[in-house]
Amino acid sequence: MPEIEYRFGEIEQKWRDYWAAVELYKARDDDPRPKYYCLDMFPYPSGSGLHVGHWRSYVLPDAWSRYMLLKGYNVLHPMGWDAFGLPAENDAIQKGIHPEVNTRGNIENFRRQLVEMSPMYDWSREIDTTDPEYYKWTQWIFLQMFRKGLAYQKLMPINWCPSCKTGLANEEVVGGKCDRCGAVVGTKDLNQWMLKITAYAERLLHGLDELDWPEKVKTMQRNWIGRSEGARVRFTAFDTDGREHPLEIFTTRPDTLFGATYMVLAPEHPLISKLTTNDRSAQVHAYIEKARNAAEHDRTGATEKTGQFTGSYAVNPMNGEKIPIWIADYVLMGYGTGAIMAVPGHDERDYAFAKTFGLEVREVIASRKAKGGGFYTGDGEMIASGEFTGMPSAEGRKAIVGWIAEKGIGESAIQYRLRDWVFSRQRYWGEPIPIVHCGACGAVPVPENELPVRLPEVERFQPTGTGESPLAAIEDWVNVPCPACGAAGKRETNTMPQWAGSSWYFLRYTSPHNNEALLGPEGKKWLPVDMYVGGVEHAILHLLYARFFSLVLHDVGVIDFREPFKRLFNQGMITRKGKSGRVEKMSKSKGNVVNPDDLIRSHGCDALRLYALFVGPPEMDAVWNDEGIDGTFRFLKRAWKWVCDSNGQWREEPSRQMLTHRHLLVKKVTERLETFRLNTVVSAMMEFINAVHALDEKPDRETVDVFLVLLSPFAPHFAEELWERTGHAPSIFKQSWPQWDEEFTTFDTVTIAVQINGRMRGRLTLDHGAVEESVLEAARNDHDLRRHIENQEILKVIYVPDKILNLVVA
RNA sequence: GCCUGGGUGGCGGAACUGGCAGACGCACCGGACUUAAAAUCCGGAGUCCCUUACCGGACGUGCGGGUUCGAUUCCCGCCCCAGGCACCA
Repeated sequence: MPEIEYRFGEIEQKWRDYWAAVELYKARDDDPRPKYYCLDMFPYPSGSGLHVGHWRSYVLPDAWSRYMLLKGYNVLHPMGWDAFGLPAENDAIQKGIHPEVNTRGNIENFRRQLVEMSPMYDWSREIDTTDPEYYKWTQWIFLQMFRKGLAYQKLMPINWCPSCKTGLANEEVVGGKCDRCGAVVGTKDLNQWMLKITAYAERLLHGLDELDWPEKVKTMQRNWIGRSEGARVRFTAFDTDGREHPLEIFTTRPDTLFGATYMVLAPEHPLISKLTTNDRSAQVHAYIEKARNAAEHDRTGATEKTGQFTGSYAVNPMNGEKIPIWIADYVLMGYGTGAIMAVPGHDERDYAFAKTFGLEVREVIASRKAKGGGFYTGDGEMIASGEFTGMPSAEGRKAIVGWIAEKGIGESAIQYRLRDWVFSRQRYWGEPIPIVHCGACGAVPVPENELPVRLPEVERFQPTGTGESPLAAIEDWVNVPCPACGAAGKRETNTMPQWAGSSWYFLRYTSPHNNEALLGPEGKKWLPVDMYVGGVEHAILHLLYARFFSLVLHDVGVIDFREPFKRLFNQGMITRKGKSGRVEKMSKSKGNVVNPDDLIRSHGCDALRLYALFVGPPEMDAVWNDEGIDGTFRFLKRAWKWVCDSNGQWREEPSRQMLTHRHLLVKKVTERLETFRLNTVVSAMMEFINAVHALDEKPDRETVDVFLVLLSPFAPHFAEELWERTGHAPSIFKQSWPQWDEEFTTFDTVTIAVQINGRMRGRLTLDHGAVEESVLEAARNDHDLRRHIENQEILKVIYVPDKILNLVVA
């Protein structure tokens, strides 16, 4: 009597051990098959462990990797830990444990939970961004940037989170609040390390064109980079002593230069002190002080316009007119030149400002709207514009740029919204920046052969709150001789942001144990990444930073490609209906997490894997249903019984119907996999089992083999176990993905829908391939259809073979 | 305001290129098996109307139009929801 009960617990443990023992998932550098690199966004190992939302994120790329393996690729599917950074440190402080110890424990727990999912990770390539052997190379990359002038220091007001007690990148400030903790972000003047990502703006923008990424993500990156074409134009400002100063502005609308009726400087603009007249001085200084204290986000988004007149004037180079110079916080020092020409007739913000302060509004582009007030931002015929009057504005833009270039008062210019990247953090748990400050030599790089600069062992790692890193207090670590001159120097005590380690980790998986190079010759064959799977929350920051690092590493000769991720897939989040009925994200803080450990015990890993895919379209958010896993579990039990009941009693030749079901299954599963419709792949499997169950005949051996191979990427233990029980040697993952024959994908009979005047009136079951005449004949003879056709004149017949017959009658 | 997505039964969702709307699954209802329950198996089900019942009919993919023999799918005009950006000159 063969064992026919589906004992998922034993089976899953058995095969997990077996696969590990035979190193099934080891990606070998010398494997002759074509390579395929499928990458998961590696997790930050938090203390709360995995929930079923993580399962969805990792099962999808795992099923895809197994599919590529069966298609004959040499698959690299690695995993590691993004373990530096603020959350890890805050978590450790809260628990009163050293971040290193805490992080190690979290990683252990995460790895244990991930193994229960049975992903085909090659654990021999596991990496950890906090491992000195890893961050040695993060520091090395920083030194390359320093040498190229891409890493530089700047005293600047930075976004300062009073709760995390550190500076933040613009990207980490969301709606004026800290992306991590939600505290309102202020500003602080600190000497910061910056990365000159703006130097790569154009390449980061153009590189997007060739990528097989979701349009949404590409659009978000394009908007973030924010390229604007226009011109820089130098007006002449007169200071309080009557001296001339060039006052440069950037505009995207040089065609409206004749409409400039005043100018506005950002409150931080360096020329303000020279331009402010005595009688205006008190108001201007008060205004600057107010603007200083407000963080940039308070200034953006406000619609009410504020400002002050400096008392000085500038000359518009187009027409020689004298126009007043104002200061206002709606002009940002960080964009363009920090000064604008204001054209209230053709710009919404300038119009609002002009209305508030009673400044002149002048129309220089013809429009219906502007008559009697208002502004018009569209194109049109230029009016009151000197020699350019009568030109269409698009043409006028070019003509005026040509004219100012000839006169030497301006030129065409391209402006980006992207800012340089604030790269230092005043915290302990990050990569030390490998620089020594020397009184004589300045900032001196630590020699490469002295890397890594290790984090010192410390008792106190809490932030100081003074703007200084906790590392500054570790005297014997800080005080070192200058690598250049040998004089007394001090180490840089700021650390790198969490993004540093994650900006290049995908490279290190390909040569994780190479001590000589970041990327060894053995690793190059794997790159670039063929498929990158992760959440859309990384659409801008992580993906932009990783692309930037790749371009830099390309330029210093480490890699020979520019774009690291050829294809990107963003999977949706798992949500849950809350008590109020509202759908909310599944998270520890919301207290709505579903723990996979319980479900593995009650239904098994395979049933959970299947449900994680079946729950909804992969790219969309999906609502978790606690009972949903019962469906995929029942399916597995039915499939189990179908195979075990027939095991050893195979039918010699499959029936035509069985054959059709088999070929249709291969076709459906393959096509839906290729387009990432994983939820419908599972449906197809279920439909197949329902159909063969209804057939009531023993299957042939090949049909069962094909079914098991198709199922194996999704329910690997289940498929492997039945593969063995039906007399094959493991592993099923050494098999090839099955093919289908289009000829066998249609059944002998088809159901044809019949419409009369576009309304569904009945169905006919006929032989596949019936011609129009015989279908019409059958319709005339059909009991239910006859009465709709009798005594009617058939005006038109539309017949789509094997699908539909539509009769137009009168 | 701008840029993306999305809106289909009680619920999650399916529908290739304009061709039977609601596959598959959850929950639900009925039946079989059982002392009983669980498990399993068989069957039912968009809404409404007519009918004792059978048969039948109307409506139906956010709303309003249009194209077409035929529209969840294409076109025009709106509404709502989610995400991103937002004084960027």
